[in-house]
Amino acid sequence: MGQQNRGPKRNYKQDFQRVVAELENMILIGAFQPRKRLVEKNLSQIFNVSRFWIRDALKVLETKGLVKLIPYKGAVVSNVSLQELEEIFVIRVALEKLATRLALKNISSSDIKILKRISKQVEQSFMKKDFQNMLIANTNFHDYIFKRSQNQTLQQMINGLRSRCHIIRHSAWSSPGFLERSLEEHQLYINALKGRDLETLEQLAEDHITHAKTHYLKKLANENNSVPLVSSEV
Amino acid sequence: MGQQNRGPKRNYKQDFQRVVAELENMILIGAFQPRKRLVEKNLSQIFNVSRFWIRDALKVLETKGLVKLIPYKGAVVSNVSLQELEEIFVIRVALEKLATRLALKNISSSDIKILKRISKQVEQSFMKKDFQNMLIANTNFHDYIFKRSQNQTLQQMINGLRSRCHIIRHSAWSSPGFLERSLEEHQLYINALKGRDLETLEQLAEDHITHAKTHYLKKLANENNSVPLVSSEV
DNA sequence: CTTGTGTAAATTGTTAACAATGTGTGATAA
DNA sequence: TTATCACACATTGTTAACAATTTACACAAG
Repeated sequence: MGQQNRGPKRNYKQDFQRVVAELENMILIGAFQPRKRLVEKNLSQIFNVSRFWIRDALKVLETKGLVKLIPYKGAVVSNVSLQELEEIFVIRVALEKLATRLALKNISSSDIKILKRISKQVEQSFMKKDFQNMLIANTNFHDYIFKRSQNQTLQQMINGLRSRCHIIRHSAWSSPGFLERSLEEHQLYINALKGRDLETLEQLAEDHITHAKTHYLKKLANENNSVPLVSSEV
Repeated sequence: MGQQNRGPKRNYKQDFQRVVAELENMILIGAFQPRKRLVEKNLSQIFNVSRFWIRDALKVLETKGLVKLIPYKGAVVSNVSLQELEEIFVIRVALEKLATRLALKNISSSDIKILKRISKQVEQSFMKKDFQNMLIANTNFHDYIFKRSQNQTLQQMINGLRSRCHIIRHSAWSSPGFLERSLEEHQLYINALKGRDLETLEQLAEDHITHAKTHYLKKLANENNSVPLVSSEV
């Protein structure tokens, strides 16, 4: 149907999504501090695309809740309030429990093998002190379980909420004992999956999140003593 | 600080949000059929704003999952697939159960009075056959409970998922016996809240959604016999 | 030294023109 | 008649110029 390859037909959409993803990633890894202004001109130079695309990307990230757009002032990385953080954690517990429960129905012994392999990667990265890769592998571990829920919408929502808690990740991961605990957790997950022990799995999902929260709050309390941490007004 | 009222300072943001909300509402009430193209020029005339704003509004609705943007073809109202619908319903059950559970902690006797009043409005609208207002009042009833969860993020997510199921609402509401059942449901809710009966409340939340789903699927099956209902390709 | 004020620069918001692509229509030929 | 192709038109995507607003800074007054 006249749909033949008769031109370049640039893949705008794909390029654009790449920009959004990269920008999102930069925010997630903390390249931009919360409350720091994101100047469109700078971003367009960094990503080598027009301001037009940057503006659109920022709009997307705004509806995702990662940045806040203030008229004539620009975009700032959203500084999730304590209140909001608490709210998100409660929801994450519910959704990750759900995902785990659904996954349990679909998980096979070959899946468990894969999880063991990923878990081993986490361990090796830890021993090599390669924390960058450890974080990636750790994320993969949990993602793999959620993927087995066979509910793509659920996965996306979990990822969305996780993104919104970006400020936590660094705090938690730099907290003493946190990494060691992750390793243990994976073993418990694998054992519970083997034994098809739903109750333990749900408890693990809850503990996993609660633990991250606790570490973050502890960290925050410390910082709070030195820096007043102004709430994000305007 | 130099922030005094020294000019018109148009409220762009507010105007824009209004456009998004109105467009979203038009999709929700079914003014645009799924798979129908939304032509930017037409929309800009309808809303009396520039194409620029329409494009932005469509982008927002895309990330909300209400429309699908296809390069050089434009926006179409997203036709949620059966698969996606099932996925959303599973999540809604979990989230609405959670909201109900949280609400139970905060609900006072004065809240129950308000709920009774809303319930009466639903009943009166039903008797007057004013189904437009009945839908509004019914939505208010459930929203009021969710609001008492004191978790704004949760509320927003529930609303977002509800929006994505827009095609259901008409089906379910025009289904015979559905309205009557809603009335009974409200009484059961009120009684369970009074008695602080968590188990019943969670069951009600689950039934509420499952019931809507069942009605929709039945309706869909009927239509499916006459119209093939092409899955939304591209 | 501090404080306020006005102006210039920087930044964001909007528009209109233009480029790229999709869609439909009618002529032409088998 | 039907299929095919070229062409015009409709629609979407992008850009660059311009308008609105904020921010920075110099400068004067107290």
